[in-house]
Amino acid sequence: MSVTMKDIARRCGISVATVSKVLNDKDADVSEVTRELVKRTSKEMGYVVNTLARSMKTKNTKTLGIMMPDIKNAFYTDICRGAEDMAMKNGYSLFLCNTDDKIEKEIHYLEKLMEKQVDGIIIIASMERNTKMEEIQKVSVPFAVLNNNTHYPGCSVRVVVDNENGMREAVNHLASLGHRRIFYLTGRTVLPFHKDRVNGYKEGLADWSIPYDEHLLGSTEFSMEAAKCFFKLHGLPQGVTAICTGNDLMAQGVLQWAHEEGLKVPEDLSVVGYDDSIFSRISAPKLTTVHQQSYRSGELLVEELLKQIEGENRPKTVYLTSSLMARGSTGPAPR
Amino acid sequence: MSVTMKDIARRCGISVATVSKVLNDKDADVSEVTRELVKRTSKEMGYVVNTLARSMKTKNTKTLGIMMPDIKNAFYTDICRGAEDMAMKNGYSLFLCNTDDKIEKEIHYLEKLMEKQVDGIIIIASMERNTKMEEIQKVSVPFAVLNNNTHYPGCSVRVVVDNENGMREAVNHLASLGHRRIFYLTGRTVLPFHKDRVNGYKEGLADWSIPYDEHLLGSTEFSMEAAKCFFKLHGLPQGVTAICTGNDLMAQGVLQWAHEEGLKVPEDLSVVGYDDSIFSRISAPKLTTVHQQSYRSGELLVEELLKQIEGENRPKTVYLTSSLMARGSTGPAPR
DNA sequence: TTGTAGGCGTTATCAA
DNA sequence: TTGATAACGCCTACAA
Repeated sequence: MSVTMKDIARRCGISVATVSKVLNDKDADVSEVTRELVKRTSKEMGYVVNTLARSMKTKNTKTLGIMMPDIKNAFYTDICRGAEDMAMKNGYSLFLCNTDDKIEKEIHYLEKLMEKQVDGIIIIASMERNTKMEEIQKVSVPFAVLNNNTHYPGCSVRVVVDNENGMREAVNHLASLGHRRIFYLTGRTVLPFHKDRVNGYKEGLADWSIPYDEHLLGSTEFSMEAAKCFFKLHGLPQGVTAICTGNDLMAQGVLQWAHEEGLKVPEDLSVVGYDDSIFSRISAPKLTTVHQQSYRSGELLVEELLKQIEGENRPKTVYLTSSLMARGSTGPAPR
Repeated sequence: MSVTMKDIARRCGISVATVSKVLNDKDADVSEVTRELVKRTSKEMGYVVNTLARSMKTKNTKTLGIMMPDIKNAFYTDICRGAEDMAMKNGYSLFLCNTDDKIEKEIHYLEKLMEKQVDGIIIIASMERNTKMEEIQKVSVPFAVLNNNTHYPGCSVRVVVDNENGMREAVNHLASLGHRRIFYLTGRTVLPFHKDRVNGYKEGLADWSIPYDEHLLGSTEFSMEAAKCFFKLHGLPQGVTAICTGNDLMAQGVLQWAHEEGLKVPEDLSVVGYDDSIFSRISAPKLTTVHQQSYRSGELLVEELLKQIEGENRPKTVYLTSSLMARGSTGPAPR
């Protein structure tokens, strides 16, 4: 089997205690010669620490869990990468969990993570928690949540992306280009951030004294096909010169629809995406979109969670601004 | 602190051994009443097993590590999702590691994973291992490798994607449409699969008795901008009517370049991507591309790795076919 | 049917 | 400067 401290101790003719001290750099009181002996021997024998045993004593595992609906969604991929980088930078490892937006999977993973004695958990749930989520009570370690301010009682870190202002900026950008009839096609309206965005939309209009018209609001799925289909079915209301969408993929769908309709972007129609994901840089023209700092929010979730783990105990909420990335898909309103 | 078996035992007035038996369903010899008592009490007290302690005894952790260059690359994202699903289905958890193609990070994670006592490791390295990778010797658990048949001595599972045939099919498809001058723009040529694809390219040509012309081979980075830039700089060799690319992103770049040049796809130029990633479905027209079963390879890596962990000990290589997905970006050669 | 006891590999306290 | 020893929480012969 593998080499243990006991093996090293035996080989060196000393005690395990001393070996442990040296190998953990708590060797202030160990003589120079034993220290070197131990170090050399452990290297020779190919010693690898068994963190399970260590964790039994120290009560921490240097391990976090991250739960999200689906790593394949570019938005979550970014977050995940940010989280992993920050975790790794601090000597932590990450368990990856895809919940597919299913409450049962979420609960299952929560249990697994607790059993594995993770030091903390990052929860990214997109769907609105209508279930009371009592299971969260069982979570006895700090956990951080992105963008969800209703459910998850007891959470110690919230990272909140400013959806309201992001959307507002998008509308302001369009209005400043002369657009007055701005359509907003969103994805599922049950998502927690939906009302924030609608509020932002309204505020943006108000900033330019444009009256709000509920007929310029639409909703469908968060996909390219769905967005394309939406306008194929419903057409574009009279006078609309710009469309805001729920994410970049939907915007791509709108671009395709416009193309098929013979509408030129941005000359005839301006289109705005959301997320500033890689999908916004793939079309010609590239998408004007709202940057959400997804990578940064992953970093931040871990950063703040680690603070909690390492002693801080007042729950904390951190806000992240969104900002408009103006690119080729928006231009002056046609007259 | 948290509830342990000892707590349950004390509360029930019985021994830990009995509690353990019940909680692990090895309760053939436990009386009905104690069994129920234990189950009820453990539920009441909110008992959660401590897998660290369990693993100390059982010598397994039901945990795997997965290492890849970058989860943000859509190809790896798919693999990762496949791996996670299969792991979860079998009761295993997954540590996620992004190596950024850096040998130092790869080694670092390898060490970390060993310290965490994972039961197995999945290694997805895109870069050619020129370093001898001696550290792999230290890995004392089974590990599975994707698409790398030179380095990594001692690996117990290889999943090999048939790059040669994938590329061959792409060329055959184009040739059958009448194309005779087919350009192949690849990404970094140091990657292990590069020569397979070039071979496939040549075979495809040979299938149609088209002479091989080395001037129709080009290479740049695996990105959209790079591909676009390549043709901007070098133009298209005389008579070329079709372009194969190293991945879908590059194909998107070619599409954009063609658009700027006023070339219509597929009327004037046919374009083929690689990977069948989401990027192939985002443009109009959608990309003809080579499907690589990335999700499936993730599943397979885990599936086979688990077999090794659970006893099988003959190293194994599994092959995965690639197949052409004909979509809108290819059409009859212009005359 | 139930319980005792030893051990998994570390860490940490305290005595030598 | 070093070491003996007792945990940590669980599993499992084997004994009662």
